[in-house]
Amino acid sequence: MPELPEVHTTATILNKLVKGRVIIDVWTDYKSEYHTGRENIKDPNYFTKFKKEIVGKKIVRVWRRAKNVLIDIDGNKTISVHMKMTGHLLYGKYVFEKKKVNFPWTPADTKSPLADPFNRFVHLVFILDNEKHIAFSDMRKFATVNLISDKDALEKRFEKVGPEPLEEKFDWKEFKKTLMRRPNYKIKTALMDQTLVAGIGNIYSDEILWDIKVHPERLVSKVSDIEWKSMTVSAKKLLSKGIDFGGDSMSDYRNPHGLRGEFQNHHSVYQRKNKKCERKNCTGTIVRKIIGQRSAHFCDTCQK
DNA sequence: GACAATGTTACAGT
DNA sequence: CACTGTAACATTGT
Repeated sequence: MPELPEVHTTATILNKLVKGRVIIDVWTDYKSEYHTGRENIKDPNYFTKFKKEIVGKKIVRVWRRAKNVLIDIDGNKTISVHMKMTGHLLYGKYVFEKKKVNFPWTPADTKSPLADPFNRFVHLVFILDNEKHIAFSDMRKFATVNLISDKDALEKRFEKVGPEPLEEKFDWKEFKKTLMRRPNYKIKTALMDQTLVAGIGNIYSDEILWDIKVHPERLVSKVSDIEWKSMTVSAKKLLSKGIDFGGDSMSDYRNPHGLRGEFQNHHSVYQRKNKKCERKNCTGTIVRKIIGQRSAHFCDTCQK
C-alpha cells in the first residue's frame, strides 16, 4: 500500500477504529521460508517473541512515519508495519476456520467489501477485545512487521529516513538541501529515495515531475531554485490530494474498510502510456521508460 | 510464456 | 570509505 497518502489514509482510519482497544491474540501463517533479511514476524522464532510482548497490551494510537504504519502500544512499544508493494491493513470481523491453516480467514459477510479478491491474502491477524480483527493482507509477502521496543529504538529506526514533506517547516530550501546530498542522481530516483525525503514513491514522483514540467532524468544538480520552489508546492499539493482522495487504488490498495481510494482517477501521467499529454497547448504523448529500475511515465515534449 | 506491478536492501563493482 | 547500479525478495494479473 505503498506511498505516503495510502499509508496515511490507513493510519488515520485505523487510529479512529482501534485506539484504546486491547490486543488479546495474534495469528499468522507466515513460515520461515518467507523470512529473509532483518528480523521480523516472518521468522517463526521472532513471531513467538513478538506475540508474547504484544498480547494483553492496549493500543495507544496509530500513526505514520515515511511509508510505515506505526501502532503504539502500552509500555512505549510500537508495532511497525511496512506494506512494501502489496500489503494493506483491514479492520473487521473475520471467521477463523482452525483446520484450514493456509487460508483460514474469510469475511463473515460475503457482501462485505472485505470479500474483494485483493483483500484475500491475509497472513497476519490481530485479535482485539471487541470481537473485531486487524487483518494484514499481503499478496506478494514482501511486507515486514516487527516490534520496536522503546523510544530510543524508535528514534534509531528512523534516523536515516529523510524529512516529512507535508510538515509545515518543510520548505524549498530544505527540499533542495536534502536532495542535493545526491547531486548526481536523476531527480526521479532522488525523489523516491527514502533517506533523502520520506513517503514519495513511483506514482507520486511521476505526477510531481509532470506537474512542474521537469524531466525525470534531469540531474538533481541541474534543478533551478525556481523549480525547487515549484517542486515543493507540487509535492505538498499532490500528496495532500492523494490523501483527500483516500489514496490510490490503481492496483491492490484498499483502506481499512476494504474500500478503494480514488486518486487513480486523477493521474496525469502514471500508467497513461501513449495517451495524450493533458497539458494545455502541449501536443505530446506520455511515454514510459525504465529509470533506476522503476517505470517512469512522462511527457517528453513538455518535461525538460 | 513474457512482462509488469505502489518498495527496500544486500551486495558487487568502481 | 563513498558512491552507484543491479539482483532479489514471491505472487498475481494481463
